[in-house]
Formats: sequence, C-alpha cells, structure tokens
Amino acid sequence: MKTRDRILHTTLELFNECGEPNVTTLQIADEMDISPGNLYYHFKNKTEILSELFEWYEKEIGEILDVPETSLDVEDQWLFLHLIFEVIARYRFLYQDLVNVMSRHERLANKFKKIIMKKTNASRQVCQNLAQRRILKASPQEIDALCKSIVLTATYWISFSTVIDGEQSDDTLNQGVYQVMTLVLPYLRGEALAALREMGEAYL
Amino acid sequence: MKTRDRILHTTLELFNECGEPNVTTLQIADEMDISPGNLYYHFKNKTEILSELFEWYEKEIGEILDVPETSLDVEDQWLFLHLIFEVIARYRFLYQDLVNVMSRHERLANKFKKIIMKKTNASRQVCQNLAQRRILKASPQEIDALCKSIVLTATYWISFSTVIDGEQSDDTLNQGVYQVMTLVLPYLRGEALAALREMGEAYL
DNA sequence: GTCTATAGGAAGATAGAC
DNA sequence: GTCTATCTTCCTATAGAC
Repeated sequence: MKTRDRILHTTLELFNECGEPNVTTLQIADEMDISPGNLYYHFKNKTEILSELFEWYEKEIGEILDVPETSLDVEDQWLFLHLIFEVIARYRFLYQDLVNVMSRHERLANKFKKIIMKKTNASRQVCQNLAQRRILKASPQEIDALCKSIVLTATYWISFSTVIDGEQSDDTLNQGVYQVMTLVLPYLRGEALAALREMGEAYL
Repeated sequence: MKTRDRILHTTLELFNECGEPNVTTLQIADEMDISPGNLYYHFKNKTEILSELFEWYEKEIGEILDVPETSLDVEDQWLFLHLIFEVIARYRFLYQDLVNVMSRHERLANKFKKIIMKKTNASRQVCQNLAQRRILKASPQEIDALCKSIVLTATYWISFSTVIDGEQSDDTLNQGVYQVMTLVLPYLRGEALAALREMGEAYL
C-alpha cells in the first residue's frame, strides 16, 4: 500500500478511536512511523485528509442508497438497513462529533445534509411502498414522522450506545437494527407484524 | 452580579453558541472585558468552569425528574416533556459534543450516564402507568424499546435539527415534543389516541 | 519520497504589580 | 479583585538536506 493510502487508513482508524478533534497530524505520523514532513508532502493539511475520508464515506453510503429499494422484499430491507449501519460504524467519527466537525467545514456540512435527506427519502419510499401493499398502515403524516425517527435513530445510535454502554460491543449494530425495527413494528399488520416480531426475537 | 457568576453565564452562552471545544479561556475573558488573569483568579482552569456548569444542569434536570410522574395527568406529562427539552436546550453544548466532552471528562461521563438512566426510568414509569390504566397497549419489551427511543430522541433532537435545518428556530423544541408524541401515538387506544392526535395537530 | 529541524502561532496557565 | 506580562506546551505547517 502506498504511503498516501496508508495515511488515509491510519487517520480513519485514529479518528474513529479518539475523535477527529483530538487527533493531531503528529499523532498520525507517529502511528505510522513516518515523519510529519512526509505526511505534509502527501497532504496539504489535516482538512484535506478529512475531505478525502468524507469522499470515501459519501461513495460507500451512496452505493447503498442508490439501489431502488422499492424492488426489495421486506426481509431485504432489513439487510439494507444493516448495510447502512455498517457504513456509519466505519465512519463513526463523523457522527460522534457531528455538530463540531460540520461547524468547522461548511462544505462537508452541506453534503452531509444532502445525505441525510437522501436517507429520509429512501426510508419514505420503503414505507410508502409497504403502505401501498397494505403491509403497513399509516397516514402520510405518520410516515413522515416515522421516517424522521428512523433516520434520527440510525444517525445517533452508535453515539447513544457509546454513552450508555461505555464501549461498543459486537452487537451494537444489531441492537441498532432492532431499535429501528421497533419503530416500524406498531404500524405493521397481520402476518408482517408476526414475522417482524419473530425476527426481533433473534436480535434480543 | 459577581464576576464569578458572570464568567459562568458568559461561558454557558459561548459554549452553546460555538461548542465547548472551540471556546478558549481568552475568548471568555474578552467577551466579558476582563483579563485572562482575572478569569484564572476565579477558576483554576477551564475544566472547573465546565464542571460547575454541569452541576447547574444536573440540578435543573434533577428537579424535573424527581417529581413523581405517575401522579400526573396525561396532559401534564407533555408539559413534563417540554420542561425536559427546555433544560436540554439551555445546556445544549453538552449534547452537541457529547462523545467529545465526555471522553475528556470521565467524571462527567458517569454522571451523565446516570441522568440518561434516570430519564429512561422516568419514561418507563410513565408508560407503565399508562399501560395499567389501559390508555396504552404495549408489551414490556415494547415499552422498553419505546422508552429507549424517547430518550434517544430527546437527547439528540436539537443536534439533529441543527444538522437538517441549519439553525434552530423558535419551534425546534415544539417539533421535538411532537416527534416524541409520534413515538407514543401508535401504542395509544381509543380516546387517548384521538386526544393526542388533536394535540399533535397544534404542533404541526 | 522521506527525513530533520524549526518557524510561527494559539491556548492554557502563572507571577507579580497595582 | 483585577491587570499586564510572560512562560510553556502543543500543534500546524514549511524549508532544505538526503
């Protein structure tokens, strides 16, 4: 792996572990056993590293969100949710210092906002589709509020469980998926409700 | 007002506006037109100011949470929720850089965790009470998950709306209360459901 | 591409006069 | 109680040799 790429990977790891504001360029260089001068040969400054990591994130999340969800089975939609959670976990440094990072980088803030919108729209499509197929019963306002709750939960789940559990464990993500399930559950009817309840058991 | 108190008030304002990590002791002193030396006469360091502000927060939130909620009418419980949101808004700097601030202050992290637990217990009591009175219909697991969602939403609502709306407006808090309402709504039955729906209209 | 050395600056905190 | 001056430390970023 080229030095430039190693810098990006090391930085991502340190950001996730210590929080972006707490990581210095010297620390990154130290961790890799290169000199700070070398780091600055590859990147103009810390912001440039951050921007490139954000592009990685944008690409990965985009690839998932761009799949037309309406074509999916109900079960597949939980897989879809799982994939979203996994990307968020991989770039959790963005979420754990969200307001802070975004307040210092206006360009990223706008892009991030768009991604949140995209997520909200994706979950709205899923819900409306389920409503049409009579699997889910909810008014348009209820669907709007539900989707907001889904995105809010997905956005902050990892931070929240870090606060209450101290550290993340292996099934932090599973619990997040389960938590989103419980948001949708009361709106489901008949056999879909039973099926989801059963799936939920597996997560407990 | 004594200088010591002025420092605390000014700091709270700056923390909420700029984020705790972005506020320096010099900035606080400048804002008040005193010297940094004077500030350090009243407080040993920045952490000591933060700790005292946290004690304010702890006291204010404690006073609300210590009211026995089970004695309240359903309508009063929304007022209760509103009061919680107001305190969170007054100390929003804690919430906007939650992971960051807590990772640098272990003592505060433990206390904050306890407050989250207290909030979860309070909302569980409310829900169980409503369930006993047959106003709410949900299994114990459902109540657990619901309460987690309520606390998660209350915790991150202000941050979330900052991200999606850019700035906070006057009814950010109202929208937060509404959002929590929509979490509870699908579990309500009969006239309580209708009453809450009606209340919800007022918030839209 | 990589290193060493260092400039330049910001932030936390202290000393000592008034 | 308050000020000015200053120390120290840490971090970003650059210069110049190899």
